[in-house]
Amino acid sequence: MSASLRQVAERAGVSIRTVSNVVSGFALVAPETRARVQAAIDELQYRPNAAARHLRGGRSGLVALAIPEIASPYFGELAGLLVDEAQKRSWMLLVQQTGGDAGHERSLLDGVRGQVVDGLVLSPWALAPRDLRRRPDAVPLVLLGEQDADGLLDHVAVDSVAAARDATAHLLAQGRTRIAAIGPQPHLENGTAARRVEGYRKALAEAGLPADPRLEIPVDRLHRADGADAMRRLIADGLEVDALFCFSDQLALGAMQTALRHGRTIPADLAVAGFDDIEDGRYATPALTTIAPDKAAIAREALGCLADRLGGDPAAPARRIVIPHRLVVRDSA
Amino acid sequence: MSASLRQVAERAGVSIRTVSNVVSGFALVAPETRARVQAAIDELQYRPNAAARHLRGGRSGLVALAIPEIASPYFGELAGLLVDEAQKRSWMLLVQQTGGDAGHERSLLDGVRGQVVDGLVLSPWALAPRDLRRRPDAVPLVLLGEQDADGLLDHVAVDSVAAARDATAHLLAQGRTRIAAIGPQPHLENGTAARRVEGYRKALAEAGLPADPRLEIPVDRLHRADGADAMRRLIADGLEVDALFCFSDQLALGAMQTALRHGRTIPADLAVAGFDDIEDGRYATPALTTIAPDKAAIAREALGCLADRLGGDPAAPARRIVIPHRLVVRDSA
DNA sequence: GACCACTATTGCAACGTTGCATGCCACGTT
DNA sequence: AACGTGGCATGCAACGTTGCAATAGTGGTC
Repeated sequence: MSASLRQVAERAGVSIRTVSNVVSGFALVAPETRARVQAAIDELQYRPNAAARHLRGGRSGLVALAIPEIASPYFGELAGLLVDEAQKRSWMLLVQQTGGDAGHERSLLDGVRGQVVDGLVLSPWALAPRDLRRRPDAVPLVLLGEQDADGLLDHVAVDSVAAARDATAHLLAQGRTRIAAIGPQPHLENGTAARRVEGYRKALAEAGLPADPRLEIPVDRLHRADGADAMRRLIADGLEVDALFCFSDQLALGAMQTALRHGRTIPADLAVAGFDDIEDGRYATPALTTIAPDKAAIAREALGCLADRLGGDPAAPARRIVIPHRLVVRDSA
Repeated sequence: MSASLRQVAERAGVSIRTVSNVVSGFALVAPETRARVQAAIDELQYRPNAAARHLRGGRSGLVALAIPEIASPYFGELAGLLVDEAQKRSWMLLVQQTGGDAGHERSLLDGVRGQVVDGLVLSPWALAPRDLRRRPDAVPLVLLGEQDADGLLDHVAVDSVAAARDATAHLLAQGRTRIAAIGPQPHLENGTAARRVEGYRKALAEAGLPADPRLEIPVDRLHRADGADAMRRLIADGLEVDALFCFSDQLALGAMQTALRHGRTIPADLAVAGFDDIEDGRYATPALTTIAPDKAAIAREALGCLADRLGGDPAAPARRIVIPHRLVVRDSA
């Protein structure tokens, strides 16, 4: 095992407490003593024991990130930014996958928290805000994505209504009139998809176009396969559309593949806009027009929230942080 | 804070030790006592304190994964599998990003290890095996990717020579003769790229074709942008090729986009094969032919290695685990 | 009735750290 | 010479857990 304060102290001929003072940096230590202790530390390659510090101080320096799926590009990119941001704050990031399962999400709330990590960043999928509420004396929690929990829990998200409206308005501005929305998720409590539907309809209404419910194609998840599937249904149903607004880039990429295979030309026959601005979209053919949330800001703000709770008043009123987004126009629309 | 053993003990009217026995599951505890203690545990919502257990037992239940970049699809998919596999073993996964920086990789070896995690899974990028060797009494380490460290460190990887040979042979079998290899990295010590070059040349030699050094296009990293860049250079240099073997799917996707933009048809004009079998490749247009490493096996074996070290002899001879791969033929070649 | 075997429960100590309070010393002041 | 002051250094205790060894209680056997 690694050397402990005691061994360093013996070697340097001082007390444990003095070594601790040297390690901590401050406190009054005579320069000569400090040098001697430092020498012992170097020789023994002393490293503070994280477990002891955690036990003593109640802080582990760990933060958990719980997302449905790391392999999903959007969450992968976000996780990467969170890891970097955590490092800046001398935290380490523990990654958990919920698989979008409600039970799993709930058990994470009870389990991971309180005993290992100092805080939790959760991107809920299946859990409604009311399930998240009951947390007696647990560690700070920040939610990613819009939640109907204003005032109850900190959360960080783009304005999905506005973003969806922007994307749809862009398609309308290209002269498209039959715009399908791929991505509603009526089976989930999660409010994000509902908000994007709302923004989509809003843009149509503003353009004086009627909303055709048949053009709102629900999906099970937000993967490429779901997008491909939705596009197949659209084609099979004989619904003619000249544009797609997909609630995620992955859906868009899946839908594009199917459309291309069925002989559609993009964007001539079919304009496509996505949501998330994942890297794949930039290199797809054609390159995907999309809504780009400021992911770095999400990471920064989420950890900032945790830091504030940890450093300040844990019972301060919950914050709702809105992250900027922008429309990135590429080749697909 | 959460309840401790002491408080449960007081409530149940037994000693701390007895509560500990109940929590641990075994040891001799009278059914009646056990029930009483269990009731107290439930009432107080007792959760074992991870820090204390770690301090006492020396095991944190945490394993670190250090990879160049989570946002990269290959590593994202791998990380997801490792998280799941870790969960099966009741570990939690701490994710670190090295950014492919040697200093960062080195500091992870010294820092993360020994004090917080029980083991480390490292995918080295810039570090040569000799840098990894000096680790006095550190936690178990498993390397991902082939390393010239046989006998020194555990590592888990596909047989890159064979895999690259398979991919190239497939292109040859399609009648291609001018096959470029995109992905050599002469500036790195990392042996993976060198092995893939070796497999590529081997296949050419077996087909009786000469190796043209101008067709081996070096790249800085393995991103889409690097692939796109390599393809641009190939075109700018006026080198006519009828196939590409790219050392990663990302390189392949980047190269494909550039080729398509320059009017090439895939696979008619240009057959493309990648490496990694990331999901993007399956949904690219055309869908990407690639080498698919058994990523689940990588995750399983890597953690298995750690488990063996932790459970058995830490000084057992190092193992070299070869992961199966297969060629997945899709539309691009 | 003394001894043993066995079950059930307990006390002590230690893991490595840090907050708090105290001790010690030298120096300058009264 | 006695006293206060400030700079350094230290001892004790506690965070919550578990390994070890010991204790107390019960029933059976010779």
